[in-house]
Amino acid sequence: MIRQPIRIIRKRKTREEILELSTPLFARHGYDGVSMRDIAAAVGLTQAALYYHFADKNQLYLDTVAYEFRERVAALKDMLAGNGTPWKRLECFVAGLARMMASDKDFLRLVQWVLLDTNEARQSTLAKQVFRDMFVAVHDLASELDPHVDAHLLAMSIFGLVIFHFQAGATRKFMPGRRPQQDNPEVLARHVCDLLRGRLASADGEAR
Amino acid sequence: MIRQPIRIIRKRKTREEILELSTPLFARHGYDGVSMRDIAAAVGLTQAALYYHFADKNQLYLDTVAYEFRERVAALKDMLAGNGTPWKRLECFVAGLARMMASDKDFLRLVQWVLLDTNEARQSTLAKQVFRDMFVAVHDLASELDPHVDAHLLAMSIFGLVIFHFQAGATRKFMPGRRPQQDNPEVLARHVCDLLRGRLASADGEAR
DNA sequence: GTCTATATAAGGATAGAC
DNA sequence: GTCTATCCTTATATAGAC
Repeated sequence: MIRQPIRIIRKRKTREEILELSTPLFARHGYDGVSMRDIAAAVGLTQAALYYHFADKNQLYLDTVAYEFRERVAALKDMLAGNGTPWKRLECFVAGLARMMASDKDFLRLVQWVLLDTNEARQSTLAKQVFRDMFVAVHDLASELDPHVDAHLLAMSIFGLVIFHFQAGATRKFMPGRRPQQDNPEVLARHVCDLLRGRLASADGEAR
Repeated sequence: MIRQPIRIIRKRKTREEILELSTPLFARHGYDGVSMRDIAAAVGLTQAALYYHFADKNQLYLDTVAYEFRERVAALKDMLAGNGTPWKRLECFVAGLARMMASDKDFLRLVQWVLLDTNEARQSTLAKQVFRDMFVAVHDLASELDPHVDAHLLAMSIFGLVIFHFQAGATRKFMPGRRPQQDNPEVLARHVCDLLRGRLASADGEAR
């Protein structure tokens, strides 16, 4: 039991260090925008050493994304697990997702890279391995919220309302009506939940 | 008047042909994923010829995006211009945006590339030149729809509800509850408008 | 496990002929 | 306006020493 050789621990350590240090690079510049040299320099190794740990660049990228998603997806699923009313759980999830997207820019950007990826193998691998579980949970919540609405569309809308806001973060700077507090995830979460609960235009005279 | 030399017409033609043929390449693979050689091959020129028309790759990309956005943004602004009630104009815009995103994948993807771009010069240029006008129009509509809601957030939400749906198009294939008709822009537009008008969960017993 | 060295291809960009 | 030819840099990946 204590015989576990140190070598293996070391190996794991280097491997994970590579994954962690390549995350911000891939998040910022995408697959084509990052070279093995860039990663080697960030880790403090030579390029050749990377090939000891990963078969090729594609595998390194795939493992980086999966590694980065694993714990975050688990955290998001936890937020959905509670046993309050569906609306309470929705509020909890929306707030959590907003907090995560606000604080973890790398994760947000990796999500976007995955959505844009045209490499079918990479995309289907990541979609099934990383998005599916989370989507299922929100999908189920959506059908609890309103059994008469298309749960698939509603789940997508919930993600879209939160994620797109942060996706557009950099360009929002140039748009009118921008106020600093809109970057506060609590403010966005309240806006999204109000919108989903139909509080929009409730003071409005139009036929609804 | 007839003296306009043919040479100039030709020049414009080639230039625009380059822009049009590089659009699907940049849309699919992004700035770093496309080489000048790729573009030259698509147009049927040699690489060197491209440098007669554009100073460098960056300029070619910038011009491609601007060219591609110009007419589409104009079309979207037209959709907002009518003089019906705010809700009617919203419906018209949402349907139009959904149709455009469904039919013009290149445009959809270029939007995503611009949002992801970390080159500040490129991003601020495109944000101001291309997104701002359109956002202003939706922002104004949003404050008409509900003067009590943060119009900036609401405008962003309207874009997010439509755009994110199509952004996630490729990964949605692997998600539960997926039905072909969800790809129909009319179906999505109705879903989004219903959601914005607060028809969600109207049959629900929860406190609202 | 990591290094040096290198093979081999692909990238952006320019010079000068036509 | 477009070509050929070429320069120089950067890229992925491997071989073999340590």
